[in-house]
Amino acid sequence: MPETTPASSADAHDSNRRTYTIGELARRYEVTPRTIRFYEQEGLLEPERRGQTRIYHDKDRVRLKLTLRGKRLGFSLAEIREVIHLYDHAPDGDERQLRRMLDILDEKRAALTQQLRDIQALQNELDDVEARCRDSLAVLSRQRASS
Amino acid sequence: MPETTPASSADAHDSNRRTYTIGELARRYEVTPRTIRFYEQEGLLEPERRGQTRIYHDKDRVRLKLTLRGKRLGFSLAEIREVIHLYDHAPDGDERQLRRMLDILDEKRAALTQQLRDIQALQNELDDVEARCRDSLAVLSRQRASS
DNA sequence: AGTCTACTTTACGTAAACGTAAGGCTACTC
DNA sequence: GAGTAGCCTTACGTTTACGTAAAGTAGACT
Repeated sequence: MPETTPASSADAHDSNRRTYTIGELARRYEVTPRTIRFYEQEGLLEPERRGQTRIYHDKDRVRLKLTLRGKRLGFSLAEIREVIHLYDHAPDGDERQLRRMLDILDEKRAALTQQLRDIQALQNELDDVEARCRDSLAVLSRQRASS
Repeated sequence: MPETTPASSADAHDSNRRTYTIGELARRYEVTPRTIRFYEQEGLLEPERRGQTRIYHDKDRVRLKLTLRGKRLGFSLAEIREVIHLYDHAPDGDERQLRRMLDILDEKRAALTQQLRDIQALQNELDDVEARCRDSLAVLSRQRASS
């Protein structure tokens, strides 16, 4: 179950050698075309052009997916762009750049680790509320039984 | 290490029966006073008033901590407020309300679960980039050795 | 030829989450 | 008693991430 969208197991199949219109991608990932164009404007996507219309390849689709994932985690588009560019132009040449990138990676990883802790903490609090709810419900049910 | 801030293990000690000024809280959690006042305006905090100045108790501090945690996870202040109010006025009376709250809890939990999946996916991608970086570095180092 | 339908650009509008400046009160402290 | 520090309110400004409307184009159907 790699996907959030209804597309289910289609991912493996239509990877590679397919193209998409903006509308197809929009429906698939439940965003508007406007959003997709905006991401392009922000340097997150670079679709091909056939005349005036945009043609999206799987590379673009994956980028979009990555972008939406980042958004769900509360990253800004600027941060997501940074990661995407990390991913795409891993600098094969310069050693200083490579080491700097490893630093950035560490930083991002730290952020994710913090998020994991945050999620755990919130889950505990939800557990707490739920327990109190169920207690209250149990009390109500007992009251009904003894009436 | 329950805390993000430098306060380290102070939490257990100064819980209960202490009060804070807005500046103290701001420094402690690395936000501005303006932010704290804004959260109050949005119904996330309800500090005591001594004359004109705000007095924060541990209850408020915990709420602030919860709020910032939610923010790090990309929740909106409106969503966070919802959770906080869940936490505070767990409706002890109405059964319908209780069941509705359990539904909301399920929903929030689902969101957190999705976040966990997102984080895993991103971590994998970071691993990927890192591996390629290290490969490149290794190549460079071999080139140097053979020169 | 006309009419959908889906794409395009341009551009102004908007909600959320604060930043920032202006002006004022209160309580030390030199 | 003049300053300085820390709090306050009011209010306008700003950034991010789009929404939404207007007007135009390009292909497919009838």
